[in-house]
Amino acid sequence: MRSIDEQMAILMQGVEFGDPQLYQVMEAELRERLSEGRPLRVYCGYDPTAPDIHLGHTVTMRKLRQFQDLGHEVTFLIGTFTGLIGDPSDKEALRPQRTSEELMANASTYAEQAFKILDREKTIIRYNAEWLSKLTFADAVRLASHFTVQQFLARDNFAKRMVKGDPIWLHEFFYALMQGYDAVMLQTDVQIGATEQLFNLMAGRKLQEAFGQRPQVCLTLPILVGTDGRIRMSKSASNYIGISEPPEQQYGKVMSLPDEAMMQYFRLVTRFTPDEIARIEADLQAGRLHPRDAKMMLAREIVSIFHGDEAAARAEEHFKTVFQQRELPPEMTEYALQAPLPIVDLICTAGLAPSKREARRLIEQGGVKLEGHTIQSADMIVQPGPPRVLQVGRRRFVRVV
RNA sequence: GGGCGGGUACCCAAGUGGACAAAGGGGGCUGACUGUAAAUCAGCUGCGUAACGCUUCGGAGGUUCGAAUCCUUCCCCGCCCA
Repeated sequence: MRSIDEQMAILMQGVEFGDPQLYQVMEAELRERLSEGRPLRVYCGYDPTAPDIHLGHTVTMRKLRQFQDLGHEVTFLIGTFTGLIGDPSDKEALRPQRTSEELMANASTYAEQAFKILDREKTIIRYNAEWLSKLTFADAVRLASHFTVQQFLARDNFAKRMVKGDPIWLHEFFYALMQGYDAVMLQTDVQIGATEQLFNLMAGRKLQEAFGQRPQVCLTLPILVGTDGRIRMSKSASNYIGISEPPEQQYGKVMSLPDEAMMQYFRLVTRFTPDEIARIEADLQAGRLHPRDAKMMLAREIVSIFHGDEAAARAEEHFKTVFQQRELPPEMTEYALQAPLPIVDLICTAGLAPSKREARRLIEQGGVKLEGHTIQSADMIVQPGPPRVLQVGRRRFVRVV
């Protein structure tokens, strides 16, 4: 095992608390536990509210991986029960509740995806329905008695809703209790979470104390912004990059990040060392490194994490030909044209636009090309014939055969 | 339980009998430009024929030549009171 100083340097990298005092407390507590020379029990929970894991989830997973690599015991907790309620932490509005069936279906793919980051051999997978579903109402009441309503109302997201007059549902309060109870059941030393999770992580400390356990160390990491560069990455905001998405798509999405968001991505989702990242940032500022080239490095690294170096190289080639040189991609899907068909119908049935109306609009805006020639009239009829390339917008292609 | 306010398109939000497929913003899309699917600028953004029509403003009924707008009823949310 590495020295405690070395471990601390790695483990505290990227950790962020709003309050410097809290940072010092947690740092000291972590050091203390590490000095006990035993593998620490570390966990992070993930609610399977969507079937796919995206880059935002990987921020904490990477931290878990670092613990693993240092010989600690990592539990990947899947929130099959907490997901039923929906975590209000990241929301200023109510989350939709999922059914057990949805959650189980999502959960089955979660762990598999997580192993693109985590070490499969060293990861313990647990589901919190295992213990949360067994609690009685009396148990729930007992858990609730450790918290005051004011403590909950002081949370920023609840406070905002109060001010706006938006509803805050009673069941949303239970989320923190449940997550806190997870920590009790897992008897954790350390819990990882996003910064917005702090309240929930602290609830774990509180409940652990109430159950006679030593309160866990909490480590929070910044929230990754989505591809719009403004709000947090999430499925519902459709600004996410899924870790199972095809290489070309991942690469393209990274390239569409606003320049300002680049450095955050370097810091939170890549395998670059802090030194390397500092150098990139300095080069960018000095003008020695072109922002586009930096972003291409980022895109390549991210694709490489999930699909390997070879796929990353291919994705980069694809991007260069299609977007930088405006040439056709090497591969595209084919559409068999049997009989003459109006161009708008062709666009729709080939899946290049959701409706004929939309197809018509695209043509009017000069966004449709057949064999490189912009289509002028929406009334055009396409005849069967030799293979031709139909292009809609910048990035949708079909070979008509 | 009572009083008041509210439910509008993917989201936020204007609209209080015809000029409403419904302002504005966000998001999305297209084009120009570029350093790129960044930034910036412009346009488009319910559906189908292209004359017009159809579906849409919490649900269901109704009044009217005509309803997002008026009436009845039901469902849901907020605030205040209990």
